[in-house]
Amino acid sequence: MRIGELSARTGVPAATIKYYVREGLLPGGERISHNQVRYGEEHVRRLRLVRALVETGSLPIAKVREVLAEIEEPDRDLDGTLGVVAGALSAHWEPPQGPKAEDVETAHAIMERQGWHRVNPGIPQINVLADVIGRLRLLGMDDMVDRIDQYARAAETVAEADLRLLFTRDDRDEILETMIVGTVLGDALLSALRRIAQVEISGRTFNAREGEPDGTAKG
Amino acid sequence: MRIGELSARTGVPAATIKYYVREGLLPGGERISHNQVRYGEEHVRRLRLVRALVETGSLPIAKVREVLAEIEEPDRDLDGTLGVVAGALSAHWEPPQGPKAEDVETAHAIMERQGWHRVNPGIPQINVLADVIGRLRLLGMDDMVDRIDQYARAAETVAEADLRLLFTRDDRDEILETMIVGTVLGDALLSALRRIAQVEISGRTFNAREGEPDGTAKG
DNA sequence: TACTATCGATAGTGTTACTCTCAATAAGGA
DNA sequence: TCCTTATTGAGAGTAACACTATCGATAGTA
Repeated sequence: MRIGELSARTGVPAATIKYYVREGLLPGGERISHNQVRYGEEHVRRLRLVRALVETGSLPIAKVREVLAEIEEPDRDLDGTLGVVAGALSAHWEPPQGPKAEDVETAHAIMERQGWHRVNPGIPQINVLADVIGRLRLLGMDDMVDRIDQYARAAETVAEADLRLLFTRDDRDEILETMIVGTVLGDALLSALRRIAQVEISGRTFNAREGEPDGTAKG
Repeated sequence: MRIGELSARTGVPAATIKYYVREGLLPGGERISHNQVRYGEEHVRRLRLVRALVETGSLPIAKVREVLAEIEEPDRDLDGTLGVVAGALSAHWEPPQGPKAEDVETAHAIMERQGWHRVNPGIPQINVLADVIGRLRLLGMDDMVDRIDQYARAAETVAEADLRLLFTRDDRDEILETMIVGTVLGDALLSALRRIAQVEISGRTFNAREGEPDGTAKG
């Protein structure tokens, strides 16, 4: 198909498709002649993946490129790839200053209590964790810091589900795509579900009597 | 204190503080004379809150203003406020087109199976949920859609923890701040913890033998 | 032969979140 | 008192980002 059809099928403007090709998010099509290029189904699929990461996952273009590069990289094992993907996805913001040693220590203590002994204690996610801990403390919410273990347990059950899904795939590229999609769209999914569940539970608690549902948002 | 000290104590440049005041994220200080304004501890605290939302939560300035406006709004009950806060935080992204009816239906079915009967089925989070479902289907990952119930259960246990924390507060402003911080920083926390747990479990699974920990990210 | 579609490259646009500059004061030390 | 630094609000300027528009030269197609 030509660019017009690719655009029509994905809803992405042709100019944007050209931009993605230039930026290396989408492989160029097969060159037919001086000004003709042919695209295939794999371009449709890749384009949908890119749009999911950009629109729903809010990943900057540079991160998308970085993450997708892993798909083209054949000689890395899946465990290592998960590390790279997770790492790339953690820090779309650079910590202004590194977190305080005290907060990093708290983060390590949490991991210790969860029995998470296999992860390299230097991975960038630890800094995100320490950053959040530091900010909670600055805001005087030390009691929330004390409850992070509860969140960690929930995160572990989610991660187990993530990995189980991964094991249902056997093709390498499918595993990688599932990893990327599962991580990025999974975050969006979890935060939406958490907000809905908060409203539900809040409704149950504050309006404990029977009656029509509550939890009205914005009118 | 004057703006220089406020800047020094929070690490936020004075020009940025002025900008936040102009944008209504931070109340102006007490006017002392023509070109002197005095700030207090409440400004330090508010500034830290704003920075947590902007830097760690990646909220756009306009959303921060919207969410903070709820703190100044005295005549709304906590249940309603949670709805507003959750709603404001869901959609820092506008859906390009509305999600397909089929996907919204799937979202409702998930909520039905969770027993989430109290939430208004029209809240914006449903659209986020439906959007993710639609994209998963376009990517051929229907089996992931089938597993959303597992995520929903995890989200519910997290939301229960969120609400329990809220109940330890008695001052209204503290409750609201905890709600905002808990929701926004909680998202960052959960995604970091999920990534760490993924690496941990992946390490356990792929390198099942004993030895030094694995899950190296990027060297 | 018209007319539309396409090519890649480069320039331009709109948004966001700051950051700089200014002249008129005010504060604080020598 | 003098001198240096800090502060005020307002408006202009900036840097990054993600597109989007324009171009002349072709290619496909009624």
